[in-house]
Amino acid sequence: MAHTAAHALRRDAVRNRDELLACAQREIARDPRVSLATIAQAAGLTRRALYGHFADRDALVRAVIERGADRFNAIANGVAEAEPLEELIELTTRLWHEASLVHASAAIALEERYLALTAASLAPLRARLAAIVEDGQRTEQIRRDISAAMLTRLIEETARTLIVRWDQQDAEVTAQLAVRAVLSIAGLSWQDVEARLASTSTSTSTSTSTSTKGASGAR
Amino acid sequence: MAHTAAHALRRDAVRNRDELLACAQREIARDPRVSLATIAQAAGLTRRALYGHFADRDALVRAVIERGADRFNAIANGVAEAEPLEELIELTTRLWHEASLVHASAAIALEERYLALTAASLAPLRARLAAIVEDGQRTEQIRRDISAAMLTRLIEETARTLIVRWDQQDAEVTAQLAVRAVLSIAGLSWQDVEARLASTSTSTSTSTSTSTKGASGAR
DNA sequence: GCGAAAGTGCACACCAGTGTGCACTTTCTG
DNA sequence: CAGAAAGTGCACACTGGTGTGCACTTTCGC
Repeated sequence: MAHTAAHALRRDAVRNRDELLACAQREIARDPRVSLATIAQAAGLTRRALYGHFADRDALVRAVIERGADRFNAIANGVAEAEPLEELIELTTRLWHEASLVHASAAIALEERYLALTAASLAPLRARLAAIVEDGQRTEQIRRDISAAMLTRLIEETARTLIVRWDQQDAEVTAQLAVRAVLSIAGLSWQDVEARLASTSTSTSTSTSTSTKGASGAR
Repeated sequence: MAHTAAHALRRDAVRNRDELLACAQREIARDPRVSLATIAQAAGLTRRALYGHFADRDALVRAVIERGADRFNAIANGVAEAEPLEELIELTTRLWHEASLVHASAAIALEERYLALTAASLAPLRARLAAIVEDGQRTEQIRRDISAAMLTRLIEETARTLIVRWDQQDAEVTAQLAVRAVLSIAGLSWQDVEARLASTSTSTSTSTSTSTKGASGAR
C-alpha cells in the first residue's frame, strides 16, 4: 500500500498496479462511467485492493492520463523525419495502431474535469502535427485555404473520429481508410491520395522508410 | 396528467410538454447524463411535474428521439434536387443549422440502449446521403476509391464531428469549414473545393439555388 | 521461515439520482 | 364560476456507486 513514496514496491504490487492502469484504460475506453469494481475485477483484484494503489477514482484516472501522455509522446517522437505528407501518413498509422489509447483519451476528455489534463497529455502530439501542417503549407503540399491552426485541429478531429468510431475489425481496410480521410482533409484530391498510397509500402505494420518523394504534390 | 390517451390536453399542458422536450434536447446535448431535475427546472417546472408528462426517464428520452426523427426527416426532404455536390453542400449546411439537434442525437446514441432507436431516426437522412453518394460516384463527381457504403458513413461521421465538436461561435467560418471538410472527404482537392464554393452564394442562410454545374469535376 | 507488504471480505456511512404517494394550490376551460 | 386538469412541495423507499475501517489471509523477499 505504498502510494506515493518510493518504498520499493513489491514485484506483485508493481505488476498489479500496472494491470489496474491497463484495465482502467481499456474499460474507460469502452465506457467512461465504468465502476471501480469493474476495473478492479478486470485486473483480477478486489475493489478494496484498488484503493491500496490509488487514493480515489480521480487519482486513478489521472494516472491513466499520465500513462497515456508518455505513449503519445513516444508516438510523436517516433515519426521519422520526412516530407510532410509522409509524416502525416506515418503519424496517422501509428495512432491507428494505438486505437485503445486514443479511444480512452477521447472518453476521458468527455468529462469537463479532465479536459485540461488530457489536452496537456496530447500537447507534444499536437505540436508535432502543427509543425507538419505548417511545413506542408509552406511547401504547398497541404491546403492553404484553411489556417494552420484550424487545419491542425481539423486533422486531429478527423483522425480521432476514424480511430474511435470505426469498426476495427478489418485492420487493413480501416487503417487505409483513416489515412485516406486524413490526406483528403489535408487537401489532396482522391486521385492524388490513391497515387500517394500506391507509391508507399502497403504493409500494415508501422513501417518507417518509404520516402518516395514528389508523387505529384497537391492537385 | 394525460399520458398516452387523447384526452384533449389543456393548452398549458401542451406547451409545457413541448418545453420539456426542447429543454431535454438542449440539456442532453450538453451532458447526456443530466438529471431530470435539471431538465424540469430548465423548462420552468418541478421534477415532480415532469413525471406527469413522461412515465420515466426512458419515456422522455424516447420522446426526444422521436421529436428529432421528425426534424431529421424534414431536413432530408428539404434538400432540393440538384447535382450531387450541390446536394451535399446543402445537406451539410442544413444540418449545421440544426447543430443542437445533431448534438443531442449524438449524445443520446452514446448509450448502447438507444443505439437502435437513434439509428432509426437517422434512417431517412442516411438514405438520402447514400443516394447522393451513389449518384455522385456514378457521375464521377465523387471519389470512387471507397465503397459507397463506407463513404456514406465516412461523410456522416465527418459532418457529425464538425458540427458537434466545433466551436459554433463564428457561424460563417464554422459552417464553411464543415462544408469544406465534407467536400474534401468526398474526394475533391482543396482547389476544387475553393472553386466550388466561390461559384456558390456565400450566404449563411440555407440558400437553395446555385446550380453552377461543371466547375471541374474531381481533380 | 519470518515479517512485512499486499490483498480479501465484510461492514459501514454517504451521496446523487430515480420513481412514487399524497395533500395541497394554481390555472385553464366550458 | 365550478370543476377538472395541471402543477407544487414534501416525504419516502430504493438503487448503484464511492470511500473507509478493521480483522483476517495470502504472498513475496530477505
